[in-house]
Amino acid sequence: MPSEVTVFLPDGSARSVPAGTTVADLAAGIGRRLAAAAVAVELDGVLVDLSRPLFEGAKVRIVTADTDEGRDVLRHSTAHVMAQAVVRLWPGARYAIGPAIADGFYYDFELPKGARFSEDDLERIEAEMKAIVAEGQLFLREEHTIAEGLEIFADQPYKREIIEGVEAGVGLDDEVAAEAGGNPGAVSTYRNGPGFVDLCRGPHVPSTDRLGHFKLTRVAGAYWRGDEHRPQLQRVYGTAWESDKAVESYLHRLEEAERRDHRRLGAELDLFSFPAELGSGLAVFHPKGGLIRKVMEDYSRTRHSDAGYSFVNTPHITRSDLFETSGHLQWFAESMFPPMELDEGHRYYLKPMNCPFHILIFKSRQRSYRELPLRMFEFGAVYRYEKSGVVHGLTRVRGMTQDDAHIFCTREQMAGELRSLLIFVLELLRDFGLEDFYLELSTMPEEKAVGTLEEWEEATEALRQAALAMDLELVLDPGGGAFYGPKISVQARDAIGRTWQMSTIQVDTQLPQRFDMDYVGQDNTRHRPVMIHRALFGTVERFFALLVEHYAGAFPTWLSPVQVRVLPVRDDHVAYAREVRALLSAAGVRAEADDAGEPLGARIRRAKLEKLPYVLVVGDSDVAAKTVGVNARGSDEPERGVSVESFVERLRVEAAPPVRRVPSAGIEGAL
RNA sequence: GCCCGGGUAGCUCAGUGGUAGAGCAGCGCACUCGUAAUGCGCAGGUCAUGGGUUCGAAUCCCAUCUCGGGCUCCA
Repeated sequence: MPSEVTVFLPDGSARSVPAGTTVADLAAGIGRRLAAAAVAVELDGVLVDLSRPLFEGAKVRIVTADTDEGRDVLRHSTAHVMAQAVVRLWPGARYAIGPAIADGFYYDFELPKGARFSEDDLERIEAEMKAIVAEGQLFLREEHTIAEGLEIFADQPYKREIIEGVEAGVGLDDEVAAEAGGNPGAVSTYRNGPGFVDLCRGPHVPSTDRLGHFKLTRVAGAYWRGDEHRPQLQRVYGTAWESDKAVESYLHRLEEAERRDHRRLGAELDLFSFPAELGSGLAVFHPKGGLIRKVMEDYSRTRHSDAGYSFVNTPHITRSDLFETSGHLQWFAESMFPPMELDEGHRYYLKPMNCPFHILIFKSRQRSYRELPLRMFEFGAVYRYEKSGVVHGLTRVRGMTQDDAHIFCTREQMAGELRSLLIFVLELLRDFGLEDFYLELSTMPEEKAVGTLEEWEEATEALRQAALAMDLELVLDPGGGAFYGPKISVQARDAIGRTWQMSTIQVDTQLPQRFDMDYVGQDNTRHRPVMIHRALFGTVERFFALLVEHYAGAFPTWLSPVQVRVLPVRDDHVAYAREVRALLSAAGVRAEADDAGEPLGARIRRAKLEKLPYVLVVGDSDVAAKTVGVNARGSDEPERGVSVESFVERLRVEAAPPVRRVPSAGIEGAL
């Protein structure tokens, strides 16, 4: 054995150290601060503990606590500490899995005698965790055979199940695999102090005293392995960071998200509400929310019109026959409201989707290839019986409006339609101020699917090709498609980085078959059309919620329900204020003038709280010079003495919806 | 649907067994003001709903509805 080994640092430099030197020793040799910040190390591309000895030729990259990888290690280690605290406080508790997640960690438990955590227990657990941190327990890694592992965890059935999974070599998802660790046929464990051992791949921080900047955030139920047919465990969520300052900053981010919450802003800005009388998941839009919807819908209609869509309308209920033909009653029934019995035993259903109705329009007469692609658009109100626990503000409701369209085209037209559709979607979303997207491709569901494998393959491939052409990140969602076909969804990131599933585009060869659709081709024989389902907002309600949160209620001028409010300084300026308002209205601007019933400061404040884009103040000098004082949202310094004409002109432009040229319109240059 | 926690005035909340309170919002009067809260007064609640325990329930128990955080599901 050589007495020295040479290792390489990320900057390419080499260091020779005595054989047996650990990474921790190396870090200490490089610098005190690095040693203090180090939590793990990547040796030849594998993330491991700092206690690992260095070997000849190793490429060493020390991972510090203030990086994403480092925080994962901190969080995973903190999860172990939490499990140990829970086992101390509830002897006999069983622990299942406890991974690091975005911004934190969780651990799932089964408490003795079916006990449940309550919110109050979080403080007790936290206190015990602090004690464990203060004890400075080492994280000791051990490797065991499967038989040894099963013995160590004799009283831990969830751990045993994971180990048995390793033994059987069954596919483990990432979270579970992170628990098992080790090489094939072996498992690794980490031991803390005398009383706690956990199955784990690691790596972990060297000692619990490296932790401490954490906070437990909530308790929840969670099914073992995410399967609702298996036992429900008690999950505790927490967050952990490299410093208290980072914890503070995270909590601040949560507050920011709460401040933007569309449910809160919806009430504050008087946009919509959920009257209890209507039942769960059923919203009413108030005048201001209704106006925003109208602007959104009007703009969408304009764009669809430009893009060659025709407009259709269909009823909200139908006899069961339609959904029997479509397959909805076979595959989608549990998401549908129960039927109404009418007219001598006929069953009527509220529609959960618009597609079968549009098919009937297609089938209302013989179609020719000359008519294709036929694009039918509708703001279709649909109703879905969502399970009681899933309704959530406007993002998950039981009555919703889809900006739904179905494109009927030939097989040959499909690729081109998909490509222009993706361009259309992204342009529309950009018009609403979203810039950051990625695409998700959802493939055939394992259980609920109609059609042959070949048909699914073809449709999926068409979607994949269209997606790849978009130069956007594409992620796979295996098994996530609808029962009749695969889909692409456009995921949008909002102003604070959260992702929202918006638009969906689905290729469907099944419903055309089920409804025996055909068109007459150039060859004078009948052909089956392909059907593309697509919704760009997704639903008006969800898109509305996204906009509220994206803009934190401060809508861009073109979407603001009130764009300008004119405030007279005194009673004797009211007439002038109304005159200014009338000029703005005539220019298509949504403007109001108030009377001088309250002090000016109070009226300014009110307008600011309503997040109006512009507040105009008019007083003596303005009446005399035909000017206004402009107080723009987001600005601290009002602009005095702006001429009325120039302001009206400015708003005439700014208050109008965005305009973009539509590549798929086919009428470019017509003017 | 499942687990945990809530539901008191339009909103935010206080009130844990002795017949309900504040701030803001609303209404009235006065104030007429140059860029984020003028003053005074008034009105407003069968304490989510229905049962139960109790001499007495916002408060304790049960059920239902509904909301929030999660799980599962999803536009």
